[in-house]
Amino acid sequence: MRFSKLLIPTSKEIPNDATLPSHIYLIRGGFIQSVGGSGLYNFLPLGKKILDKVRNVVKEELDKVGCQETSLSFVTPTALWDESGRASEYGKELLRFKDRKDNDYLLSPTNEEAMVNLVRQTIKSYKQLPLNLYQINLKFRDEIRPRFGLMRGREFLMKDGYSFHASVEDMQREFYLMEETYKKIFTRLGLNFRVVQADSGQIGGDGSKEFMILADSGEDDIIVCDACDFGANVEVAKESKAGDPCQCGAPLRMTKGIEAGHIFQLGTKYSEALNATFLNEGGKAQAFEMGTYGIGVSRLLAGIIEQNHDDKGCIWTQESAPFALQIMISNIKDENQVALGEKLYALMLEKGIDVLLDERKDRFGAKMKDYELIGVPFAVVIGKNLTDGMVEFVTRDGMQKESVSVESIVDFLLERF
RNA sequence: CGGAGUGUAGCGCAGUCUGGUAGCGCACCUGGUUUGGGACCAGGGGGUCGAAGGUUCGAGUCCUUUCACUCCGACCA
Repeated sequence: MRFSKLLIPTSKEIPNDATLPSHIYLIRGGFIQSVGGSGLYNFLPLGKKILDKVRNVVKEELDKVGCQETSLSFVTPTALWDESGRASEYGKELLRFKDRKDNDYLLSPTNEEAMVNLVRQTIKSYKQLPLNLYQINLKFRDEIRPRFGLMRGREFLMKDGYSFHASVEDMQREFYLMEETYKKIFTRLGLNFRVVQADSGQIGGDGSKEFMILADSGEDDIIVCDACDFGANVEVAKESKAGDPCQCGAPLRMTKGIEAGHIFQLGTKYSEALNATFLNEGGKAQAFEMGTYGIGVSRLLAGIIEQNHDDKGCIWTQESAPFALQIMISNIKDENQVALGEKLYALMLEKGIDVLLDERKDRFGAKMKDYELIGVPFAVVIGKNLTDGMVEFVTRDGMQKESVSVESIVDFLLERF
């Protein structure tokens, strides 16, 4: 992609309502844009691209372990929620409206009812179980107080998954499989996170674990061990405090976490309420044992930046980066710089590397500031030193600069990408 | 929903107290110069001052009503 053709409105101005780095940099970097309504954002091309990359990581790992992607209707008949009783329980967070025939609908904030409805219409026998269905699409929650940009919007991209089983044991097996799968997803995205025991909240059910991205700006207090992967929600681990020894012996530490994933052992709460049954081996109707598993995909973007930024801008992790490499031509009036930049750009494209070529008319400083703000992991800077036969290879994390000769730059890049 | 604020150009803000031709910075357009850390000069475009009503010769400014948004608290991926 050529920078000059890309819609990426970067800005020096800090939005007046932004306090978190992720909020500031996602807007300043032209990834997202405020709609004007509270907690509503447009995704511009670069933001959408990152969203899709993160989405794909989630999808790939889920599909690997047998989950199947679906897409339930965003608009849900309120009648389904009357069956579960949540239409009256859920409160004002639930956005309700009527169609032209005066029927009641809602914008789904989560889809237990809708998915149970799908399964009860489809699954009749224990032979068709287990089944794990998910979707990655928009959710709407009319939050009391939206804030922090993508961290707590009203409209957001969420992966919600639901599994159906003939026995509690099988549901628990799936629950642990999902825990392991979520760990792989968070690890691939380059996140420092902890899995903590949690309350089950509105959804209900017994066992429940939260995936917390460690960041000072998090809204949840958690207690963690830096020596092992222990972590617990403070509300749950009331007896523990900072300095206490962990089960591994190292001292515990208090910190903040961003909840980006949550998995539940649901049991039969929804299947019973919606009368969703299958015939078991004995030929008797039995309610599905269920698990439910969520990941805040758009919140992950914010979480990645909360954990990976400096005072200049974003530092995207490898799997989340909008481009693998950026090539910068410092001065487009220098024919040699342009020639080398175009050559490297064409070569990288040919190799299938997702590369951004900054060939704008601007001066070096402006382009560098934009590079730092946008946060592509690596850059090749073609500039003044080209007269000495040298270019620079920049690593965004730490802004280390390495001089590389023009003769060896191609091999240097091919080795790395 | 309680408490505190803010609505003026795409963004960030001044002007409101004390009524008198709507301003600044960034961004944008034209021309020229410039090109290693967000350039400079000259010219230019862009506003029913959140909305409605009122007071007044005259309202961004005063009064009334209303809407939206932000921040602090209780909820959540």
